[in-house]
Amino acid sequence: MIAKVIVDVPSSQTDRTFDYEIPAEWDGVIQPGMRVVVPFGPRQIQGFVVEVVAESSHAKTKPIQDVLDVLPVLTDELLAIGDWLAEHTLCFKLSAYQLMVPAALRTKVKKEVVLLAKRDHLPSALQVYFEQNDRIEWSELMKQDKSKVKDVSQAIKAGLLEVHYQVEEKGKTKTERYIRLNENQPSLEEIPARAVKQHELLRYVQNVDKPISVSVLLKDMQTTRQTVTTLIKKGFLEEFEQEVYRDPLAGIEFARTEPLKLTEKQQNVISPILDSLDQKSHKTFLLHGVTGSGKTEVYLQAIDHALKQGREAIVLVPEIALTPQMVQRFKGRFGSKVAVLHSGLSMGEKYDEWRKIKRKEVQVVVGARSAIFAPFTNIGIIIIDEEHETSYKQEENPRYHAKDVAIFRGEFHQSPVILGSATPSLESYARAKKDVYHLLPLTERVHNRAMPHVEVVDMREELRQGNRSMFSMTLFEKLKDRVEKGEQSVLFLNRRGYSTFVMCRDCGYVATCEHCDISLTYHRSHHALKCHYCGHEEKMPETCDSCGSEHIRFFGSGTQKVEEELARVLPQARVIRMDIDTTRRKGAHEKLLSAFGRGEADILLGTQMIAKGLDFPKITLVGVLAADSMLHIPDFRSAERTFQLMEQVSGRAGRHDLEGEVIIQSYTPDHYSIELVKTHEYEPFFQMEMTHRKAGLYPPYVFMVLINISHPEITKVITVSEKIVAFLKRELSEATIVLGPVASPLARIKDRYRYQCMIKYRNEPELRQTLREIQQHFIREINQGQLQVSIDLHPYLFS
DNA sequence: AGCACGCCGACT
DNA sequence: GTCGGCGTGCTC
Repeated sequence: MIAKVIVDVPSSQTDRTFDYEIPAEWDGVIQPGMRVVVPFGPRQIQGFVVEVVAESSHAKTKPIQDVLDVLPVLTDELLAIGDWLAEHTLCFKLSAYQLMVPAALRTKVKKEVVLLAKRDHLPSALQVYFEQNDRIEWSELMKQDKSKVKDVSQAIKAGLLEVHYQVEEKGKTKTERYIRLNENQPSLEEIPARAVKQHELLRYVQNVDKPISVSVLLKDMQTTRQTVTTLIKKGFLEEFEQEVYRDPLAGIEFARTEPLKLTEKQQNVISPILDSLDQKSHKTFLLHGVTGSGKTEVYLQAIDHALKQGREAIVLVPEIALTPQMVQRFKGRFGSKVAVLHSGLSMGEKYDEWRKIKRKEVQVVVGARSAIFAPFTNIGIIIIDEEHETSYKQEENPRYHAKDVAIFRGEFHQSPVILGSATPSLESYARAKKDVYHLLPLTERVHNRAMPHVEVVDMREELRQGNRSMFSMTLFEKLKDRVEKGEQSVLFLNRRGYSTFVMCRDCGYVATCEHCDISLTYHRSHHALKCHYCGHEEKMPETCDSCGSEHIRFFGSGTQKVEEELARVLPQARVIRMDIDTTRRKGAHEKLLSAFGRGEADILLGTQMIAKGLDFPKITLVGVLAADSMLHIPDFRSAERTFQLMEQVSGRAGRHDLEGEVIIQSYTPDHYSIELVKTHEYEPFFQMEMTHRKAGLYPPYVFMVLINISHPEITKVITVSEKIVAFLKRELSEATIVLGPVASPLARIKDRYRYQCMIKYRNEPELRQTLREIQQHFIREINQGQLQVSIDLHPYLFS
């Protein structure tokens, strides 16, 4: 038998299957989706079996060297998704498969030089390396001095040395030492009466009557390793190794919750979903529910229905919203049936969660984008919460969108896919209007709670009145009022496109990164300037680099600056600040939020990360410091993002008995994306935005492709870009628009110049083929180093 | 991605 | 004459 294998070499030349002979002893064992070790040229590498066939069209086939899995890591469904992704995002098949396998299973190949003859037969220069051992790692041998290559290759030819390749997995399963009672218990007289600890410990183990981890046992019994060892020696206990899961949520108790009685509106929304589940038919639903309308309870009950059918559920949440509060709702309802996957887990923890899914020990996965590849085999329902979030699109290769994968899997398993949002993406809402998706409106908050009252403050007017502070009079008064009443407030500062840069007040010079065309950000903690793109750091200048003036200051508002200002104007307020700096440490995020939940602060001040999912009863005021900071980013979705964010942030207020109020500060209060937040009505915003999209020919009226070209030499970038544009204009149909080439909004990153061009099309059957040809055409220049051409179908970021 | 093969310049 | 620089092409 022959196995068709995708080898672990990410390059376009190897982006196809290679045929290998299946040795007789593995006949019937090797299946598609398994990882194998195969000889490839002079070395050995890992590969994925994608097909098993009777014979090869290839003349000589080498045998498979080793099998790495007992069961396939990729199901047939996942293999199919991989192929589909490779085609639709123009990535290598290998890269697509690697998305679906936990990083711990990825292998590295260790290259070793093994001594075959006696050491003294070697040239004296090499003998020193084999004093302790008869083998040495290649990289170790080549350290510092590459001139040894010749000596080594001669020794190999002479049969003194040999090169070995060792395929090793990166991650390991974790084991712990466990104790259990020995089958034949010796007489208790073996333990002297005065050995109290030994008697206690033995009695304890007898009572528990199942294996106990040694470390837990020692802690519980307040004793030392010595006691256990003695009991083992005397034959009362035996010790063994057992595989354990690294549980990131170990020790956290989740209070069980029972299904709530659904309101009539919730009932209307859930019944088509349950119908779809009962009929085992695929449908994509767009659940448009305002903030606080009880979407999560609908999710929970729909999942419960699927579980009762013996099927599984995947829930996607934006990374930033994957807070303990969110996890708690799922753990509370489904307990140990839930696995959680997010980027905060270590490689080992991710691997363990993945194995729980694979072994069917859990039926629900809650996770960020990549959780869509959970290796379930009987999916009943897929939920994407906050479906408009851009984090569902991966911004590096493979540039896939989790929504597309979800719908693929929904069709495969004939199960419903639910896209939930208070502010759907224009694309999704437009599809719902055209009945491609089924719209499920949930327009009222539970218990008929009012939507928060929104007031937009014109900051230009404030300035005219002589208020130069970052708080308008209104916001300041209301904050003060809440602090006095003992109610809580949330202050939201949008850092996107509004960072703290350093400028000279005399000449206007702005400190920029020497490798990237972007201004440096001031970091108070180090009193240093940092580039957010390449990490370059330099110390804060004392004088202006350009004119020597001492009047060089940082501008813009960081959360730190807001915090200082708050301390000055409202010294009685207790403030918790949440941003990247204060939440970097593991668990810091939860700590700060639970402190706020216990009422240990009056004001929660933060960036994007506090916009979503927060649900605290005492929040009655939400303040947005600069609503329009995002509006001026050169991106056709900036108005949509502004509206979504404002609506999202507003939703944090008045979710319980106390009414909520929102103050939005803006320099462009009349812009529809800000103005329409006042009424919390999505539909008018949608209509307005659609007219803009239509006029500018943007999605959802067209599809887009963004091609980014970068190279250290600007002339090279320009010639390549122009060639690409000319080729596209020639190949693509008349109706298609090819824009550019132009310099990217970030014209230089890490010393590489960047140009881009854009394609807008409605119907272009040969599109992917044409784009492949571009990749193929520049392959040589890409391979030998400097040129990069990235192609993004349906882009979400334009930098 | 590696690695071998192969074709030109500067050296014992 | 050879050693070794790296451009080109292949890996079942």
